[in-house]
Amino acid sequence: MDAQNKMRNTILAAAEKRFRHYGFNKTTMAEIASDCEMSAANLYRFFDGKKEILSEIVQGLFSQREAKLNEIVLQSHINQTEKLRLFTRASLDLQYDYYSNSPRTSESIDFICNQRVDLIFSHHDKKKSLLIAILEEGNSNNEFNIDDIPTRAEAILKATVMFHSPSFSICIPMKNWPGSAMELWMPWWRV
Amino acid sequence: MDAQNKMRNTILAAAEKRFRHYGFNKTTMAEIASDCEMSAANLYRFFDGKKEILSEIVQGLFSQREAKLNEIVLQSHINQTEKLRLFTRASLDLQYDYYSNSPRTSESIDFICNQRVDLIFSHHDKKKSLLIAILEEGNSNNEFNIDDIPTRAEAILKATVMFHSPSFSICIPMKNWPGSAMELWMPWWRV
DNA sequence: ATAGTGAATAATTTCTTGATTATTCAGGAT
DNA sequence: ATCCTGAATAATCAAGAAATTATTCACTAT
Repeated sequence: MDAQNKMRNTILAAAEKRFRHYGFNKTTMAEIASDCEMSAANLYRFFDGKKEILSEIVQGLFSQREAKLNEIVLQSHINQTEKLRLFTRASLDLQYDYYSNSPRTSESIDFICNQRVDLIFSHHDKKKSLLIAILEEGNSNNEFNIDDIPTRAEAILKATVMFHSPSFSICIPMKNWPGSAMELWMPWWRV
Repeated sequence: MDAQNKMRNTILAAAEKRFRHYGFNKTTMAEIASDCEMSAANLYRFFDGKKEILSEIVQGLFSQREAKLNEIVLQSHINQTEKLRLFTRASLDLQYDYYSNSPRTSESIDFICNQRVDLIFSHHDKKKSLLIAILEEGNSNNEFNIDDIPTRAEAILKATVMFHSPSFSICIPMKNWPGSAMELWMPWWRV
């Protein structure tokens, strides 16, 4: 890893610590810089700004989670039904663990939900494609017999999201959903 | 119905119309009063205030919905599986119909979620007890074989809430949930 | 007494302005 | 060149003033 990337990771780690502990708004660029023993201006040589830093932290977090979920999908000694159970359970646990160790994380969530909802959607898409893999494997096993696999995967995601936590990562203002029409959100509506 | 109640209903109808069309915050007591051809001060002879008016509107709405869901539960010519399907579908439809005819209803939702979350919870409880009735009937039929009926009813509610709409009636800030600990929200967590 | 009102008061929201923080940039050190 | 900083500028936040709205109250009419 080159020096540039090493420094980026140092900054991301310092910022994440502060964001989790003191909140996104209460953390200043000067503080992050000081933790890394540099000037605030220098941070801009590595990142476009504070929002960018948070976005990268979240992306890193999401890809970590995706990697762990992917490990479950790759296991070969268990059947798909069990895989589905492990998958949804791990999904909940990962959220729970992070959240319970991050007392002031809700400001960060607000920001992401309002400004970078695309990150949530791509995480969602990634999870959906992992679910599709499980369902397809199950279909080819005759363990499942599912007609429309993508719709089913979507439904599993949505049916479990309320269990992730009452207001966590669900509070995405309507205006930020792609195509705010109900019909887009629920393509099967009124059919 | 006595004159007092008649007037209360007139006021509720006028307020609901404005809340749905212009939003809770943009609606003034003076406007509601003017719609009813009375002074703002006179409204206080019928209601404790603007928040009370909204709360009563919502309570009325919820009990209307509960009555319609109850009708489904009371039907005797269909089996419990079908009843469960009709119940969840009706629950979604009722929400959808109201929401799609109420362009500025989100302020009202905000208020209820933040200040009168108890109304949401009692609606939730009512729906839960209707679901319990279906499940118990199904158990005694041998149509179902469910161990812990209340938990199952709760799970059905939570698993369908995300389908109600992306951010609708889900956005209840964590602090307003009774017992904010995750463990209370998900009693089965980490067991 | 009961139904109602205008005017007074209290609460809330909006607007301004000063202070804080994010971001940019010109320039110094290596 | 590349790395870094202090100082300048821009954006955002916070506190207080002004304006709007909710609520109360003393009073009139019936």
